[in-house]
Amino acid sequence: METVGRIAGVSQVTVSRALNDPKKVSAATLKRIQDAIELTGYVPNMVAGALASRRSQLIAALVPSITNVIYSDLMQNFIDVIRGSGYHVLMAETGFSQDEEQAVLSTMLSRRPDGILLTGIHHSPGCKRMLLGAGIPVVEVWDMTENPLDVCIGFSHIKAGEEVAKYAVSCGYEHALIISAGDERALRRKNSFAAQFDQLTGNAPTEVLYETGATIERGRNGLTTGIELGFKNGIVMCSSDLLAHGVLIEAQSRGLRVPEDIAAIGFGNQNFAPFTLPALSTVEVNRTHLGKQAAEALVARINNQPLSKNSIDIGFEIIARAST
Amino acid sequence: METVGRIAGVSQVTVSRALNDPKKVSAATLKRIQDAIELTGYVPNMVAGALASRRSQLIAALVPSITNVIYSDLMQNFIDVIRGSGYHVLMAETGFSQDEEQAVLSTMLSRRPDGILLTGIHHSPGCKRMLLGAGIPVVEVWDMTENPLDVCIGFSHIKAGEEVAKYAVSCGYEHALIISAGDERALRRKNSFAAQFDQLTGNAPTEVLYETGATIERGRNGLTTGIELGFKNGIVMCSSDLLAHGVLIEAQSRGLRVPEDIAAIGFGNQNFAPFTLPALSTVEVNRTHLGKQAAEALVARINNQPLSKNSIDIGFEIIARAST
DNA sequence: TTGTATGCGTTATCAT
DNA sequence: ATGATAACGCATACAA
Repeated sequence: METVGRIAGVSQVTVSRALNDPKKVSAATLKRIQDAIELTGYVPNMVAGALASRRSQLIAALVPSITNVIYSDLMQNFIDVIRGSGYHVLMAETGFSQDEEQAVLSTMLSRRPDGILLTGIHHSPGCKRMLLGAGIPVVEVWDMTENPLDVCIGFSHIKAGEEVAKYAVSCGYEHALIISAGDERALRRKNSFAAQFDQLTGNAPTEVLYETGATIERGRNGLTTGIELGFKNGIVMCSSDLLAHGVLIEAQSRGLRVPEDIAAIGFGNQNFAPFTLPALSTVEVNRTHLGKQAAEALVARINNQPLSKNSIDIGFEIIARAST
Repeated sequence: METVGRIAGVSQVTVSRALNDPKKVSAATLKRIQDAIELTGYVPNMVAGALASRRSQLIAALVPSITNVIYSDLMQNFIDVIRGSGYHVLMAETGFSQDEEQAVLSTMLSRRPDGILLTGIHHSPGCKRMLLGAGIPVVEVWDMTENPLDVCIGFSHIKAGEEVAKYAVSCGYEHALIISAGDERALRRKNSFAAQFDQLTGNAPTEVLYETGATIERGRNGLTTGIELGFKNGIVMCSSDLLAHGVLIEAQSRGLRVPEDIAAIGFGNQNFAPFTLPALSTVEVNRTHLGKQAAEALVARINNQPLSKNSIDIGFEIIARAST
């Protein structure tokens, strides 16, 4: 800035102004400064800027997995909006582990982010303490609580499980097989589905659980295991569309008719869901909307603008297609 | 640090040493400093550290799409290794556009990253100029050139297309349908496949192109369009496993036998490929290896360690499964 | 509209 | 082994 200023015949401060608040600089000097910037190839140093202004223009975003479309889709929309407000995103993976989340958060806070996006509402005590100490806005997404750390935007996994159970029963299914990934939120959906389905039909669902993530492979294996465990017909409730897709494939491989012999319902409404054979019934959560709204809420909080509510339930929708 | 030092009975400088180079501090004072840090809840400020040391411990990573598993998988492994070396990753999406890449790079350079990961080898002149000006290590991945900006790790898309064509012909297919996404690398594979297939069989492939990304939906529609264009039997060469999966589904929907009536081969060897019906033939690129190696190369370059070669071809492998 | 002085929280250099 | 001092490149308060 010093150099640019010298060439433009102004002080370093005026260059700073020209960059951050051009209205405060006369048109003539602004032009000279821009020419000087062009000439020198000056690149602003946000590190120094952040130190001086105490605003890093950085958002830390912690997601369980970046390869899972559910979350990367959410992040894509989040980043899109947040970039528009001049922020960069420091993204990290927590692998569904609170310890990992705490470890990652700890190093991220050294970057002095202006705001934080967390996935889920369950965090370690150490996490909460650090967040409190940092004193910056926090948005928790993809779950719902009345007592967020700061702001929460998402939906109730318990309700989702229940509604799927009610839907399944309304379709006339009297038996159910659950194939679920092992993360805490998937298990909460599973449990509320099982409880509700049992209550309505008197039949407790058969369960096949996988410790780690959902894949088509596990959907196929899950159906196989379920059948070995005695599941004959009814609905297969999957914690993810990928598992459900695997179920459809395995059913076809076994010559089972869908939905006559077995039905399947997934979760997530991934973009392939309408195009499987048969088309996959699922639960839709508007990830585009969620990502954008989370970004807007975070920016609002950073700017001390008031939010109407600290907990925003964006809900979900059961999409009935041919697989049920 | 000032506060921590006062409590520990040392100067601010000694606290800095205790954190960055503990060996230089006596065991006794180190202990007192650690206690003081614990007591105060001190969190280091990497913004200030970066300004003073001129090392941001930040890596900028530009990928075409974060929702595409091909790239997010690559990034996952990259980040994993790079984190182990004490770096944070600033990731951004470029959407397969050189203009977008330049715009993103321009704002990223303000963060003074210590290194940069780029996807692909084709960049705008402005991009190259900025990179040159920044004077930091650059690793280009997912493609191959003898003249990288700095370091290049990947494979040849032209070779990949050619090898797929040779493989297809070796299987006995005499006609081909190409379904491809519109990004530059996919088109390069498509073109070399088409040229090679034509040369070997005398039959130019039918082509269906989509401007944007690959989805199962487009795979289904692509086969439909291809059939309308006159494709009857032979092999369907897809620029992505997702497209190929869509082809399998559409074939099944039409009662076409795979691979007897039509065969299909994808690209990427995504984790579902072995579990489709029939299992999908595809081209595998070891993304885990690529991500890790890119991270290691970048760290080595940052530390001025020599690399044996500036262009590393990790190759690819045609995985023959039941769909061909 | 522009400039001067000061400080942001570290690391690096040099001295002790 | 430890400390004093000077950058690092910018933004802010205040003055002109």
